Amino acid sequence: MAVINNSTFIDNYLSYLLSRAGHTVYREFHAQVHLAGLSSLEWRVLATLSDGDGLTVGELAHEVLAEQSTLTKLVQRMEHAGWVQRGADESDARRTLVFETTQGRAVVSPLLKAAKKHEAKLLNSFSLAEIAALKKVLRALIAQGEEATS
Amino acid sequence: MAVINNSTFIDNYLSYLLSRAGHTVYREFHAQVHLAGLSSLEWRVLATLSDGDGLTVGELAHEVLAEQSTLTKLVQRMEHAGWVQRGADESDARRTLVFETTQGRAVVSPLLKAAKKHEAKLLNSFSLAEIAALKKVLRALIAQGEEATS
DNA sequence: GCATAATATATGAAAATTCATGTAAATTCA
DNA sequence: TGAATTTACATGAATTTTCATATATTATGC
Repeated sequence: MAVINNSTFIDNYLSYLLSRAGHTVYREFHAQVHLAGLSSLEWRVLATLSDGDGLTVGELAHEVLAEQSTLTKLVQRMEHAGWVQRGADESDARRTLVFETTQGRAVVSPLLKAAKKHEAKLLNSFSLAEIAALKKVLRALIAQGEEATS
Repeated sequence: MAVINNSTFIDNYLSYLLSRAGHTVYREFHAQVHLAGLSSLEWRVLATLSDGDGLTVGELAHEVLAEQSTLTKLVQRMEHAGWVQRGADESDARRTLVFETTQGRAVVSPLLKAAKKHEAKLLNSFSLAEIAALKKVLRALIAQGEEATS
């Protein structure tokens, strides 16, 4: 079984460590997402919209770390499934706004609860200070990266 | 422009923060990978093999955070491209071992240097202690997750 | 106000990924 | 040992994603 080995490049490379940590942590939760009938990206979309919908397709793509054309098509499929609804933006006819339907909320709601539970379990071997420090650094890295790419 | 907003669920959810940080950090580097003619997954494969090759398809899939069948096909394409070579495992005929070719090393070598440089730049606003603490927590999360999934 | 540029999404074709399953080899254990 | 199980990889069909580009709308500069 190949495991983390910090004497080598890749396992010490921040970009990889972050992705791997995200992936590993998510993998434990994925089974629940899958059981709910959602793909990983669909889960992210619905979780994001639960925090406030009416995002444009482009904003949503950015939030869920996907390409615009991927989202255009995913949103269309999700609209057929009844989880989201698309609407026009009165002030800019180029935009398509995405809203979560009642049905979408119903699907994602138990997952949001489960996600909170999963995170709590995951972090219970860390101190509050460690968790706060971790999240702070992650946010700083994200902010720095967003700035660099804009 | 939608930005991190820590009053909501998703932007405070560790799994998402990790993935987003990984994604954001990588995005800055992606242009260089693309210029070298590699996809993101190909870059990960070659970077991983540079740290020691002769991994099985399954081990490699695990290391690069991809599915086995994705790797089977990717390795075949990369073999055609001349970047890797597949070989048999004498002690277990089910396995396919993957090796990096000289050509593969030549392609990835400048990227490895660039990645180190990118990481240094990325981290230069953080203290050594912060960086060490971050990597330590990431490794702990990964180890914990690997254990849970095994 | 009009031409030009920029922005936002959609779309078609090509490529990559996934899912389910097939095949073959190794392991288990009765 | 040998039947049953598990493991490792490969494969075909279906799905999803990506790339390049089209279309429509808005913003900008003259």
